[in-house]
Amino acid sequence: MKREPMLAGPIDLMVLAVVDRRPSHGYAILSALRLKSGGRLDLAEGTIYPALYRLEQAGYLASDARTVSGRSRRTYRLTRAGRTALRERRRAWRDLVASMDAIVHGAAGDHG
Amino acid sequence: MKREPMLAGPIDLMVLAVVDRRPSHGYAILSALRLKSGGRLDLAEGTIYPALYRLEQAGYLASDARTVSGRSRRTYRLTRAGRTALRERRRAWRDLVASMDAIVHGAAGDHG
DNA sequence: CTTCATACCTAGACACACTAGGCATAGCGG
DNA sequence: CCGCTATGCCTAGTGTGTCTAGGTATGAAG
Repeated sequence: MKREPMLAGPIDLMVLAVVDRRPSHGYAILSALRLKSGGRLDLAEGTIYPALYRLEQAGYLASDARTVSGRSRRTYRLTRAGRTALRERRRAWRDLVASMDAIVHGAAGDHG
Repeated sequence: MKREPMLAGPIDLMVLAVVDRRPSHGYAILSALRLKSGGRLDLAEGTIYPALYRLEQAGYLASDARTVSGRSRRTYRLTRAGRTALRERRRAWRDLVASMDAIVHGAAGDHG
């Protein structure tokens, strides 16, 4: 029996979501995550760049390298497959949250 | 800089929550998870038992073995430290959900 | 006898996030 | 000049947790 992984990389989902909103480079994704989470999501470069390579390898992202103000910058955008993956992972995340809420926060009065 | 892990084992949290509600043995925890999630959380024994040992090793659970109807049964209950850990993990989960919601579902009209 | 439900157990594989570094340019202040 | 900060990128290795793929056993029903 083949099980769906319980949580398929929270960071993948977040990266896809950020890039979906606007094509972005690695450093900008880190900034966006830190900003939007009120500082809670404070990822290291060692986390984000392998995630970006992985997602590009998987065909979910495509990238273009440029030099901006003397610095190389690699901007990623979502592919068609990436949009599909994003939708799927959003669904999986919502499912997991719903399942965990039922268990972790539970309905009061549930004496099964 | 020491980062808090993004998600400290969803299964640990679920197990603690189930056992908090009622002291339980492994098989019963699996059943409860499957039931309360509408079949979505269908864990294998290979997942639950190491998790139970780990949590007991960490001092969050304590157990008693009995024989019921010819079958050995090990019932786990939450320790005081386990209650503290449960509270902490609930908080961490809520934080992660909030952070991810801000990013993955985003506020409509957020064009920042 | 076989199958299913109820119980438990374990080793190894795999994936991913984190740690701990490293490289570089540009600008500012001392 | 140097040191620090901000902006960009990169990589190897470690640790952890979940999944896979098995295994054990008893009792009941067909």
